[in-house]
Amino acid sequence: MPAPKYDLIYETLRRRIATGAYPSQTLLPSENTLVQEFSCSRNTIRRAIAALGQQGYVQSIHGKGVRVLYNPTQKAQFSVGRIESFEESALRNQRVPSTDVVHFEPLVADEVVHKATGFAVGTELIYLERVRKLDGEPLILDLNFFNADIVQGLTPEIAAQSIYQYLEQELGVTIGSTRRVITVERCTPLDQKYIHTGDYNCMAVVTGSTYTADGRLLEYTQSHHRPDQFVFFSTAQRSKLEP
Amino acid sequence: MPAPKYDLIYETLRRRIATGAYPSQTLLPSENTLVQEFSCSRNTIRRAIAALGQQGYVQSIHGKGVRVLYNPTQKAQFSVGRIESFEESALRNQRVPSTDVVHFEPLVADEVVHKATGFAVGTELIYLERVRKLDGEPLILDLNFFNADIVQGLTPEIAAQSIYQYLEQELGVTIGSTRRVITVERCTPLDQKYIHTGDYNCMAVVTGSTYTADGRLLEYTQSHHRPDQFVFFSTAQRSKLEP
DNA sequence: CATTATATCTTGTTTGAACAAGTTTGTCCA
DNA sequence: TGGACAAACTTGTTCAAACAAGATATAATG
Repeated sequence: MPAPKYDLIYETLRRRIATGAYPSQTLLPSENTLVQEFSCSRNTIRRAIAALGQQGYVQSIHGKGVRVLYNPTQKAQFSVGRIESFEESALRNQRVPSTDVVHFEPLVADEVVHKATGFAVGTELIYLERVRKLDGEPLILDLNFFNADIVQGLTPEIAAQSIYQYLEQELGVTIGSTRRVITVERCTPLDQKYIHTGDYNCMAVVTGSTYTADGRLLEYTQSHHRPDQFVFFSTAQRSKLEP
Repeated sequence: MPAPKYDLIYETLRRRIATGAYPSQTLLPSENTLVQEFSCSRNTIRRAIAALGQQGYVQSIHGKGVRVLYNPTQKAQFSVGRIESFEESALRNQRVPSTDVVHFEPLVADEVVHKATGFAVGTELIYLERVRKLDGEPLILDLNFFNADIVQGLTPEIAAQSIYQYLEQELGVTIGSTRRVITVERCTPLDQKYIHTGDYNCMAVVTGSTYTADGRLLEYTQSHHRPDQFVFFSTAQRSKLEP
């Protein structure tokens, strides 16, 4: 199962932008030029460029060209529109990640859990509380509800490592999409117990539902981030129609 | 300039999902079925479905179908991956918006402004401070830097209405993409002066750079949201490649 | 010289086709 | 009955082509 051609082209162009080979504010080579370089159809090039646009790297200008918008100085901590595990983003920022599993409990979804998480009543779940640390400093408190049918054989030891890696490499589960909601909420006693909140009295809360590639609800998670370490990136395109 | 066909199909399908005609967790009609209904090519259908996927409405499952993920109960306040003005989102939530312009000042970008906003040194700007209210209650403090070359004839009166409407309908400027960064920051004296922060000591800050469709930097904005009223939605797809 | 037309770039939309690959279903055989 | 296999679905990828529409440089025209 080789990677699709448009993904390779996307990566190649992205790297050229990130390294400055295509400087900011300049125009990319025209689509037809890229068609010749990569020996592919124009559709494939356009798909790669569209992906770059969604990540905020470029912006297409009708009749003119594709302008590079990326500014190499601003390095992302949590990247846009892409699902990235705590470990992956930590490594990308060259910091040492570690995780403490402070709670591990199998439970069955009742009506209350159903309303909060979306899991059907009766679904077997594993409830986790994990403290995420960078360079030994506790920054994130994760409250996870995992679908026990999918995450079989999960132990506290695995939860202290990367559950995503366990899912993808050991169980062969492929992850599809995540819907995330970002809010700011008052510190809970649990936050104060595990995170050094300092003089902040609130936390950045990312609530997410993750689905497998075959469309089953895999995970419902609340991530409580210490405010001074939280950054979230997003790009958007203007559409003409009203929603 | 009629709307593209894929946009119409997107809107039609989106409405069916939002109204429950296509219930959550069910599968959409197959692509070939939709091709017949809308009398178009499969590529056009796929483009509409891809857009629905990016907005979190559906998820495609290889070999099986396209599953509806949307849950009508959770009504979005700030929608995903789409640029929406304060007025637009207020109307969508059936609340009465108003704006106080508390500061209006032309200035020229110096080195400090350049580093903060990305505007080239020497660019003529208009700096605004605006308090956004819903039903009379101040919720958001906006700090705007507008490119004066593009936003010509801007007055405090227009700034109290919708600047985007003025741009698009009066000046004929089309808006392209926005890059947003979400952080949580301590309340500033300005926040406390204009927003009733209550017992929160921080604000949700959305920092954004907006570009015109022809690629010029139009606006740099910091929006300070009162935490209890702030919600941000985002969807993401998992990719196999490392960034 | 200035202005207008024209040709030629660019990206945007849409079509049709072919093949790959995952899922389900039914059929046939042991 | 059970399992293997094949057929008939589904979505995923890629190609080639044509035309629309915005931007720009060139040539023709006043």
